[in-house]
Amino acid sequence: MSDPPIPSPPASRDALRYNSALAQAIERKWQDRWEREQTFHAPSPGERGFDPRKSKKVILDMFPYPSGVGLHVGHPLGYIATDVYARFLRMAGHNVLHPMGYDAFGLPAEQFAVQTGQHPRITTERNIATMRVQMRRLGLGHDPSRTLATTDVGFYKWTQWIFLQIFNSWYDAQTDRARPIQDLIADFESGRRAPRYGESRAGALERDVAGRAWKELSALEQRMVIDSHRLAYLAEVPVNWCPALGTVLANEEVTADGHSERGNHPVFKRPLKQWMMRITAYCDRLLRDLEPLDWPEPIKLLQRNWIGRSEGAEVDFVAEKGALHLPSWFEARKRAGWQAVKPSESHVLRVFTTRPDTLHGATYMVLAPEHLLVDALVADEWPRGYSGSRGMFPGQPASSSPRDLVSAYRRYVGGKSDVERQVEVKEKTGVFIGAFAINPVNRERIPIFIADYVLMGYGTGAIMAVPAHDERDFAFARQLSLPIRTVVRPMAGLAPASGAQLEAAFSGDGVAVNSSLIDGLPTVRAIRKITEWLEAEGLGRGAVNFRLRDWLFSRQRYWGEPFPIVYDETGLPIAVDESSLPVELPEMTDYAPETSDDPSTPPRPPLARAKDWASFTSGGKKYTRELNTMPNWAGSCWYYLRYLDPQNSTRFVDRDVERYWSMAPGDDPRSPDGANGRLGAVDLYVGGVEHAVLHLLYARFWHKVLFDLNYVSTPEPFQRLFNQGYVQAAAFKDARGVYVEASDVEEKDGRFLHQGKPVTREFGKMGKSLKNAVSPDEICVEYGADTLRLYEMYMGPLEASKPWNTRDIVGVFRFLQRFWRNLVDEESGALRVSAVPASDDLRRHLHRTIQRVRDDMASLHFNTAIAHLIELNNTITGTARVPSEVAVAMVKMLAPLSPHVAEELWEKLGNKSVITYEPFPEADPALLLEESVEVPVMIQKKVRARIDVPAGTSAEALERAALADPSVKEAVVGKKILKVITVPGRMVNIVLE
RNA sequence: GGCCUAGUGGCGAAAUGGCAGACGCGAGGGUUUUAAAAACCCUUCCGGGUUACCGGGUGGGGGUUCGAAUCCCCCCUAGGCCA
Repeated sequence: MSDPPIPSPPASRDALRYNSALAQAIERKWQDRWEREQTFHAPSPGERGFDPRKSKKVILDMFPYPSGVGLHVGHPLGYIATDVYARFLRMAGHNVLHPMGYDAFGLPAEQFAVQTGQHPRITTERNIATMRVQMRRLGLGHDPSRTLATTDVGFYKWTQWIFLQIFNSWYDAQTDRARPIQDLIADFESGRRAPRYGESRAGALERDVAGRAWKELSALEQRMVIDSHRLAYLAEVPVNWCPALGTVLANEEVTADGHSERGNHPVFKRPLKQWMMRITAYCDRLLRDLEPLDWPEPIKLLQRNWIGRSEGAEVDFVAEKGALHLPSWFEARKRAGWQAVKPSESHVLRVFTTRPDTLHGATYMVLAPEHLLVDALVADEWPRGYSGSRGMFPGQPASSSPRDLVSAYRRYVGGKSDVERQVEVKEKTGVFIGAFAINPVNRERIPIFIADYVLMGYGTGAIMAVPAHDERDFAFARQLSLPIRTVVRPMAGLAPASGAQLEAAFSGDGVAVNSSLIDGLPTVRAIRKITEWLEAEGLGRGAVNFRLRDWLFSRQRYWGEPFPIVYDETGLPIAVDESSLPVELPEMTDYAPETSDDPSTPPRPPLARAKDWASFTSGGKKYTRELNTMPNWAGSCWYYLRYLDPQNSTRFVDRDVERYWSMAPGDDPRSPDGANGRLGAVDLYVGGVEHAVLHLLYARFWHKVLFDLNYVSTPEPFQRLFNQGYVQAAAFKDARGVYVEASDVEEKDGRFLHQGKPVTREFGKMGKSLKNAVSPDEICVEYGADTLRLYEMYMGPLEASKPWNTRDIVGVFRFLQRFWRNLVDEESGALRVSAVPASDDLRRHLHRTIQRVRDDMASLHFNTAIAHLIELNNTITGTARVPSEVAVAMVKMLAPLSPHVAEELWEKLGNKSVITYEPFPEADPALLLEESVEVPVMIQKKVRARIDVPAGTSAEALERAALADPSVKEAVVGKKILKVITVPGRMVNIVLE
């Protein structure tokens, strides 16, 4: 590659002026040289150039999805910030890993392929190439040998390999970690562990395995027991099924009114057999390990809320059914004790409650309409003697049997999404199913309802309703005139109102009343006592519930990682042998999933049509492949590990290489005190707050599994997380309320005009939808990449969202011009730097600046670092000759921010090697101390004088000096001084009467 | 409805318990030039005053403190997350 020609000098005296053309020429020159010399390659241990004395830093961005429309100036904000920081750390002597990759599987590429008939791999690769060019143009110092895309076969081979490790693991609650499934099988075989099903099993079984020895189980039963313990498992779960798109959708892809975000098609809740990841096994550890991480507190809070730990109790309610003899049932329970596994009895309803102390106030029960036991419990006819409400919902049939009413209600609810069901509506709906349950604490007979305000996805899908102490239960009870019984009196309150007079539910803590054995106890103690009682009776136990559900891990799409799973004639999953990885996506010409208007159509993923691929024969047996693909979170769960060792064809990452880049020397997270408080491998991870929950939770989960299985050294992936703000921009709407192209809007006398017509202005996130995107390429053409980088860092604090204002860019451009002009003669190109020493004042200013810039860079405060550089640059402006000690330090300080122009000036200063690895300037502490300081003297909150005192003046001396000042004397004359507060070096405050 | 984050000149912002507005944009004035551009210099929170200086001022109200943009409580507004 050859250097681009520098434009021939115009016949003006500004021949070598730092203008757009010169900036671009300089930028091309250095980008080529960095590429040629592999300047940013960070060597791993064992590689040539590896220096064991340097400490490692891993500085990453959340990798982008390579979209077809290219970048706008909002995208690179975080990339520039990590690049500046990485460059600073290199100069500060660290071995810095700073790569970039592409999260390239996903729906947009697939839909584009469906529309154009072009293979998604082609468009994906084209988009990646475009983004690479854009990023190179910004001077981002990524290590090109460490790039990757999740769609690379050499990458997704290892995504599949990790899936197999998860599939071949189970969670051992005793040791609180994942272990190889072989260990569990060995335990079963040796009899150390009695065989039982895990909490998830795919289908209904004829016989339970409880009480039978491992050897007595059929081979099929053994496989099903094992499968039910795996961390990746198949389960029949209610999912968002969109027949028109032919795929299931994640909750966040469904709108509030139950339609698909894409295309606005109806979405139905439907049980389907899907791959699940047992992330819930890690709830406690995901919570605990969050604490020591260096993450923004609001993000930690979001994750905590998402995991949603709550303490309370699980309680079993028994339903009246047929000839069941209740006293014997309670008797049997008391003997047998609590059954940890969900009871298989179809007349036992398990609920979770955070307030077991209110059990005596439970006057009815509510099940989710889709609760599995509803069909078994619903009565054939209305019970005699029941005069209460049968329910209420729009379109309710006038008279019908309980069974008909239940189906009518289910039809009514079926069209609503979860979000809709929980939105506060005035009218609650639900129906009585004609059956009763027994309240275990007082043996009272209470009616069972189904209602849409109870969701299957939370807790057990059934609740005990305590209308006096829960707002939603209260609203429902009022609606249907159900009994309300107060069982908690507010601590400070009067006697509780009786049911009918109660105006609102009281959900706070208080003192138990009307509750026999816990009467008079404050809430916390009441909960403890009733829980002990439940345990003694075998009816309940203290329990922890999490809001987090297991992770739905399959999608009916083409453009994703195929599962390394096949099925034999039993229909049970079998792992593909590791030696047969990768399982490659078959070539197809039609990528669209089969769609339909009928919600009962079974999902048929596109891979089903790749007939030659989907089934095969091996060893005389027929096998079929898993036809679903992984969701696009899969690759992003571990890509940061692949950067460490991207070419490795025998392991997902080499053990020693992983250890070097993950841990500071001396760390050992596996020993209790060896981690130095550090749990995470990546030193800085920068990305948008929109990934605060899902991506970061899923990646933490995978990393912990890999840690448990001893494949990685740290229990957490990301030690420090930083969320950059959004770049906003003005957007304009015309009279119809339609957005118009922001670049075509003119401002005139404070009004905004588009093609002569007035438009209204608003501010929003930059992007295509608001028609306010600005391309980085435009800015590079007009000012150069160094100016763009500087502007983006100068706009404001990195974490803040701030409006883009093209007009302001000229400010930092002028700074670079002045910087250049201070060092280079614009007519001759000769240096204006001389060997003369700097004046004392200038030298002090320089060292003060060095100190501030260093501190600001280390804390990611690039905006103020730039301000300090501008200030210093302004003070040397106009000097005939710049002392070289100042010039050299300034160029080095500029290098992380505007690296091309810094490299060029560095070369002009006579250096042959790049500035990239030059040591960052260090301030001389002796020069940071001022000889004298000006201290304000405040009297009655007003600054009345300023006194000059030597640096380091003591509090006493400062007070004497202040009181001796003429204007202070004048101000205090005739008044009594109550108090004098002195802060040495900062201020004096005199308080008068 | 709950939680989180923010609110400072005409604009982007600085100051995170100690002199409010560093630095940049914009605006006004000047030097230079035949002229323009560019460059350089000065002014620029608001009100009063020629200056010195005086008074007010960080969304609103209250509080803690010798001292609050900064910490606490209530309210308003905007954005985000969850319901």
